[in-house]
Parts: sequence; structure tokens; C-alpha cells
Amino acid sequence: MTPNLTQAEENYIKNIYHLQQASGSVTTNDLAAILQTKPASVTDMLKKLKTKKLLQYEPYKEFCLTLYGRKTALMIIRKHRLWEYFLVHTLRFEWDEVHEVAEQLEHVESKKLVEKLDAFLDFPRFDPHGDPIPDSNGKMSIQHEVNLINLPFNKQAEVTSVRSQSTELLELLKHKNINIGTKLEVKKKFDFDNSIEVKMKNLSPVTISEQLAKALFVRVVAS
Amino acid sequence: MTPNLTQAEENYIKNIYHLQQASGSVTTNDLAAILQTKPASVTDMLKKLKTKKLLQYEPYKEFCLTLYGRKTALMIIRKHRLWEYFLVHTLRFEWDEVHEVAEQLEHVESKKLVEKLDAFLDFPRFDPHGDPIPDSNGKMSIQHEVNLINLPFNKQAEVTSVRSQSTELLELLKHKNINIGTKLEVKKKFDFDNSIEVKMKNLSPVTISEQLAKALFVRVVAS
DNA sequence: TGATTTTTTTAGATTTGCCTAAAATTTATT
DNA sequence: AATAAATTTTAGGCAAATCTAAAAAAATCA
Ligand SMILES: [Mn+2]
Ligand SMILES: [Mn+2]
Ligand SMILES: [Mn+2]
Ligand SMILES: [Mn+2]
Repeated sequence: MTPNLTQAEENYIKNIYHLQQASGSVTTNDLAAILQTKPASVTDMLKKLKTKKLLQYEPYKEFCLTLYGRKTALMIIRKHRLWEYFLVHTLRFEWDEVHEVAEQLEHVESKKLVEKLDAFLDFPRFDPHGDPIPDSNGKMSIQHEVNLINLPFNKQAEVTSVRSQSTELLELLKHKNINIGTKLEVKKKFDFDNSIEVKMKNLSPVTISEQLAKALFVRVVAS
Repeated sequence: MTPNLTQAEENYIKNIYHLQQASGSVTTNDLAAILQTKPASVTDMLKKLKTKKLLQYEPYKEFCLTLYGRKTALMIIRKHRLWEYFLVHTLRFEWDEVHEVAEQLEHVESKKLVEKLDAFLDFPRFDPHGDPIPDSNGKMSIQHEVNLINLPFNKQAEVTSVRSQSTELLELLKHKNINIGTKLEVKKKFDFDNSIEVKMKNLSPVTISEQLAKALFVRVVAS
């Protein structure tokens, strides 16, 4: 009945985890920026997370999640990404519309619900943005991702994820017929504007700007 | 981002609506009992709901939802029942397991989610307990329900809902092969213990105790 | 190294939703 | 009608999560 963690606590844990992954360490200011709150509020919560054994924290020192904190984070991320997969594949949302709703659904507390949802979706390993979905033990598949800008010529690769989930990006990808899962290879690179030309089976070559290439990640499929 | 109503406010609105439907009027004490809180807390919230134009309220007078309050209640009930239907029909929960989870899911705020879920489920009109699901305008199908104890002899009827969603009831109904949707007719009534004997097609007659009959509601299908 | 800037924490308030105890009001009973 | 009982509201407080302003510590720079 009374939840183990409040939504606020869960949001802090999840974002500490993400920032830790992305930049190795987290600061009070980073967290305040991401959670759209003030540094003073962050400090208050860090103290609370410490008393709940989720965080290692001493005033003015670097802080990081405990093992228990990391496991907790992975379970929240698991729910977030499973719901995103559900929204796109089952309810037919576009993948730029699902994040906000998943931010709410990830806080629904029911072990059974998560496991049944996972089974119904047939245990998906990646969410609609290409991010890996932790399994019920917190393990996730590793993606051998390369930024499209670094993909060598003539290597068959598959689009696995995008940085940024903006509507503008989605619009552009739709226009160019590129999706998560699309197979392509790089045919030309132009030094003038760092644009590249990619080829998808049965389609004519498509030009990709530097900005777009930097937003796309691919996995090499065959040499 | 900031929700229109808090979860606490939504729970009050929904329960005021249900009590109003069930007994014509609501009291501070009733609400406190159902929401597992104290009468003083209820009074606090009633004042808040008044300022939000959801409730007509004057100290010591009877109170009732405004039109806006009733519409709000119906949208919460719509979500609750749609999610219950989803949990049973899509994720294969038993119908005695879904209420708690639906209590959480009903507070997820996304008009689009509700409409997409409704469409995915093919616009169900009754939830797994036989209760009608309001449509997007708040309209719901009326059930012409009769308590099984009052069903005349030899009238073909269909089980439409149950009062109580306990595991114990579910176990008994499973044993007797009775479900929402099961067709039956009453063959005998015994004055000694008010038990009745019902007949389902292709099955031998089954005895139903007074307690069980009072928990089952049916709709007459044919004369 | 000493001064300045940036980051982080503390101090003190505020809002929401809840509590207990006591007062006010309504309803029921003699 | 007067008293007793039940219901409902007020008064005053508490915990969670936030805020602003100010103090403390750390990092940077001259
Ligand atoms: Mn997301
Ligand atoms: Mn995602
Ligand atoms: Mn329910
Ligand atoms: Mn129900």
C-alpha cells in the first residue's frame, strides 16, 4: 500500500544513475538542472537518499549510488523502457510522443505487472529509441554502437538508436525513410560540410548532414 | 507537466461520486471510512475541492459534486475500468488481482493514452467485474441487472457482475464453473436456507447458497 | 598565496495532505 | 424543551518536497 519509494525519490535515483553513466560523476548542480529544481532542494534529497541506504553521500564530497541504489535505478529504467515499447508497438504511438507518458507509468508499483507486460511484449531487448531494456535481474544487452559519422565505407549497419527524440528529428527521418532497424551503408563522405551519402537496399542514395549523422547510432551487421 | 488534479484530489472526487451513486448522499464520515483517513482531513479536502469548483460545499450542509466534478469523476472511472479490462484481457491477470494496480494506473494523465488504449481494446463496454465503462463523453451503457436471488424461474440470464472481488469468491465461482458472461436459469428455490439451484447448458444443476446468490447479478437474456 | 568566483550546504518559509484534541453544530432521546 | 449523543468543523502541528537568501567550502585565478 505505502510505496517503498516516493516518485520524487525514484526520479532522483534514476537521474543520478543516468548522469553517472553519461559523465562518470554527478554534481548537485547537474541534478538540479535536469530535475528542474534548485541545488538546495537536491541537497535535501541527497541526505534523505543517504538515510535510505540508496546513496553514498558526505557533505561537499562526491556522491554515488550504492549497489542497492543502482539496482533500484535499473528497475525503474526497465519499467520506463518497457512502457515505451508498449506505447509504440502495441498502442501505435510515434516514438517522439512516448517519453512523457512513460515518465508517469514507470512509477506504477507492481512486480507482477512488469513481468506480465514484459512477457506480453515478448521480452523486447531494446526500446523504441534503441536503448537497452534491463531484464528482471537488471542485466541488459550491450549494443556495439558506432556513431554514423564514424561508420567506415561499405559496412552493412543497422540503425539502433538516436540521440534526441525531438519531433523535428522524427520528421526528417520519416522523410528520408530511416527508422530504428533500417539497414544502410556509407558510400561517400564530403569534407566540405562533413555530409555523407548512405545507401539503403532498393533505394537511391540519400544525403545525411553532419548534424543528422551525429544524432544517429548504428551497429555493424556484416563486413 | 503539473497535473490538473493531485492523486489525493482524484481519489476524493471518485469516491464522492461512487457514494453519491450508491446511497444518494455522502457524509464526511463515510468518506473518511472509505479513504482510510480522519473526518478532519476530509473537511480540509472538501474546502479545497470547493475552491476548485469541483464540489458544492457549505459547512455543516450536505455537499455534492458540481457538473464539472461529476464529469471529472467519470473520466477517472473510465480510466480505472479500461485498465482493469486491459489487465485481464490483454495481460491475463485474474479479475480479483487488478483493482489495486488500476488504482494506480487511473492517475496516469494522458488523454491520448486513454483513447488509444480504448481503441486497442476495441471499445469494451463493461469491465471484468461487469461494471460499465464510461465512453469518452462520460456516457455508459445501462445494465438491466437483477440480483440472482430475485431472478424468476426458467428465465435465461447472463452473469453480468459480482459484488465483492475477493479471492474467496473467485475460487468458489471457478469451482462452480461460473464466470462473467455465463448463461444460466434458476430451477429451484429452497426456503430452508434460501439456497437456489441453477442450470447451465450441458451441465448438471448447481447449488448456489444465499450468500453467493446475493453476490451475483445477472441480466435477463430471453424469457 | 591571497582574492575572487563557483559550488554546495544550511537556515528559515511555504504548500499539500495528513494528524489529534477540542469546539461547534446538528440529531436523537428522554 | 432540555439533555445527551453523534457528526462535523476548527485550531494547532507534523512530514515531505519544494523555495529564497545567506553562509560555508572548494575551485580558480591573478
Ligand atoms: Mn524515455
Ligand atoms: Mn527511451
Ligand atoms: Mn476496481
Ligand atoms: Mn471494476
